[in-house]
Amino acid sequence: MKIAAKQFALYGFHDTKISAIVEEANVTQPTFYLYFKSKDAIFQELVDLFKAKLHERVEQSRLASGIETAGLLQRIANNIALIFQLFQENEQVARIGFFLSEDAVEIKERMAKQIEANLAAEVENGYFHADIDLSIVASAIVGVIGHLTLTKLWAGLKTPDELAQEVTRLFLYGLIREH
Amino acid sequence: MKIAAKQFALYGFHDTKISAIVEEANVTQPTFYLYFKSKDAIFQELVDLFKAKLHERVEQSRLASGIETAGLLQRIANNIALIFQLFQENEQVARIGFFLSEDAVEIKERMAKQIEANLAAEVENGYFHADIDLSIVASAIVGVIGHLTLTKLWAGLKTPDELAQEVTRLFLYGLIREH
Amino acid sequence: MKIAAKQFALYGFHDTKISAIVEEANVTQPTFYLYFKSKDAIFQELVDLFKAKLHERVEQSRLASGIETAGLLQRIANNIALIFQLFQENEQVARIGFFLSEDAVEIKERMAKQIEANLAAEVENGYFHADIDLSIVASAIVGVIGHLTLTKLWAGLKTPDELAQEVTRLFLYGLIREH
Amino acid sequence: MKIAAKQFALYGFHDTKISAIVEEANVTQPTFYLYFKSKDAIFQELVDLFKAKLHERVEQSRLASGIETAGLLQRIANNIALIFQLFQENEQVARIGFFLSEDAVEIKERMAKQIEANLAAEVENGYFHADIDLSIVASAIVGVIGHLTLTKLWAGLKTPDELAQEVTRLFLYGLIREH
DNA sequence: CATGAATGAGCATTCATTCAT
DNA sequence: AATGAATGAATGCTCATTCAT
Repeated sequence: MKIAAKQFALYGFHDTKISAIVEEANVTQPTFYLYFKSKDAIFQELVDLFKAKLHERVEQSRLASGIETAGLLQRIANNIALIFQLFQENEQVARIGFFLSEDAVEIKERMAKQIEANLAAEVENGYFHADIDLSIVASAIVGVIGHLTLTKLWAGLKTPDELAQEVTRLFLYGLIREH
Repeated sequence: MKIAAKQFALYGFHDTKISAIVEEANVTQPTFYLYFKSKDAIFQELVDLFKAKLHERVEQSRLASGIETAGLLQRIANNIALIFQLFQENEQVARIGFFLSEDAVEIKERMAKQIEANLAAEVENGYFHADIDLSIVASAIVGVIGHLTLTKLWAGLKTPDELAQEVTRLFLYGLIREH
Repeated sequence: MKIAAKQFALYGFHDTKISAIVEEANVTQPTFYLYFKSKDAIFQELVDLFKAKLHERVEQSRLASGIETAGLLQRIANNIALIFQLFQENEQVARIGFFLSEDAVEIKERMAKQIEANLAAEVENGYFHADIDLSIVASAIVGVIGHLTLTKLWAGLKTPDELAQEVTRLFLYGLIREH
Repeated sequence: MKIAAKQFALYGFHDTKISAIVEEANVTQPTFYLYFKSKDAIFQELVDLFKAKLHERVEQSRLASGIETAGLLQRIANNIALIFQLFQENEQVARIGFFLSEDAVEIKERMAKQIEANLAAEVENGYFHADIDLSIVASAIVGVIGHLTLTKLWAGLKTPDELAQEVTRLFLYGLIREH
């Protein structure tokens, strides 16, 4: 699965060949089919693996919100950092689940829903504006995390913490100078 | 090309067959090769088409910034709306260029660069914080536009103007209540 | 036809494309079919052209034998030179008829027959051995002329006269030193 | 490979179809590609096979010259017979390598070179004329062997020994009656 | 548990040739 | 006399998948 993940992440689904996977794994093609029902099946298995990891991680970050460990910004930044860390530690499988797979949309939607619930809690707490469409905000956050992962995190330009800090500041206070 | 765009957008590159394109176009396969060098070539042609349209549109929205037509928010929102409109009017080709193609990363990077230049101008004008990483903000905006296009615009849940309004508000003022 | 001959000689039958011929001729494909029934037809026309030229030339050289212009060797050498000259002056069409076409075998056989008749006359005259298989000698001469044309004449290494001289000497007197 | 050789020899490269080869071999097309990289590859393999066989055989006949087993004519005739035998025993592959392939010219040139070396030895020994262009003689011999193979040997009109005998006599003593 | 050997099904591409104008 | 536009008919090749061992 590690080898398959690597190849899928590198070449995409169609351009990854079973023959190449088994070659790198030093087994034969029938052996592959001993462990996986089909090419689609192993791909799906990788997608599900990431899906589960992501869900758990986002949930974990969601719950952490309750605990008032630090200031609002730091608290949220910590939660977002957790997510960037997941992407960093699972680059290949994340690429597959979050960008390559056909389930990506659904996975992102689920992630958005979790984030939206979190935002709702903050609104409840009175920290956030009440007149903002949280569904859009959540979707925006997902989009931002995804794209920054691709362009900054995996490019080695930023660390998860840096990204989390910047994103949080941006989403909390916006670009406008205090006036 | 319209038919090809439709099929590529619907099924992706590999699962789009020349035979299906020509069938829908009511011509034979050799006729296809009369007008396009290869399957890759027509795909690339579509990608380049979108790439050009996007570049022009973002440039256009960038230059519009100079003219002080309305308040800051409205001015920026108008510019962003232009981009969402492009995505709405060219859904198929946008899907190909922005999400399916291998050039997508590069296309997004170029878009980010244009946006970053715009942001830099606002910083210059004194409207925006000076201590923020504009490269990250630009990348974030690209990510947000892309993902909202996918989940809200193309899903028919929001109009370009609504999305532009919300995104602009979010990026300018953030989530935090006035404090 | 000149252009076609050039291309056939250069690339062979299959690798010569009608599209390439008409392109070089600055006409369109239908125009080609206005003058030639098919690809095979124009090829055959070229083959027949060479076939006729060759037959006439060999015949001419055959008849020249009767006239006692010079010594035996010189007389024969002159005749053979005539043939090499034909090959030199009609390289492309010769390549097609003598080496590329499916009629080549037949063309060579006819040439051999003509030569054999000539040899028979010399035997009659008492110049040549009577106990030699003329059919083999004739076939050998055809083989030699063909191969020397390819390797020496068309390579620019020898002139028709030089080749004719050498071939004649070889066939008349052989390799053995006078003893 | 035997089946492929047969078909290539019969129909030529272009008119031989992989589908026909595999059909006669009672396997499917993918099976073909299990053993051969491409149509070109198997053809080249056959060419190389013949090339090697021919080179070895001619070399063998070349070295046999050293041993003074019989009279000059018989010795040389034996060597040439070896070559005709090779052509007889490997008709298909010989047709491919010696007449059909694009390497044919090169193969014949190499053969000529070997023969030329042999002739040079005979000149050294004082058996042959010293004032003859051996390169032309060698090329002539190659041409003769090739063409007689085609017209007499493969036509079933002559045996290798007969051909060798006649060719040798012709090349050694020529056509002229003792004078 | 593993594999050598094979295949079904498909797909992009090419090229000689023709029809309507 | 000429052509723009098209096509029928192939053909080489690939790849996920399986059977017998």
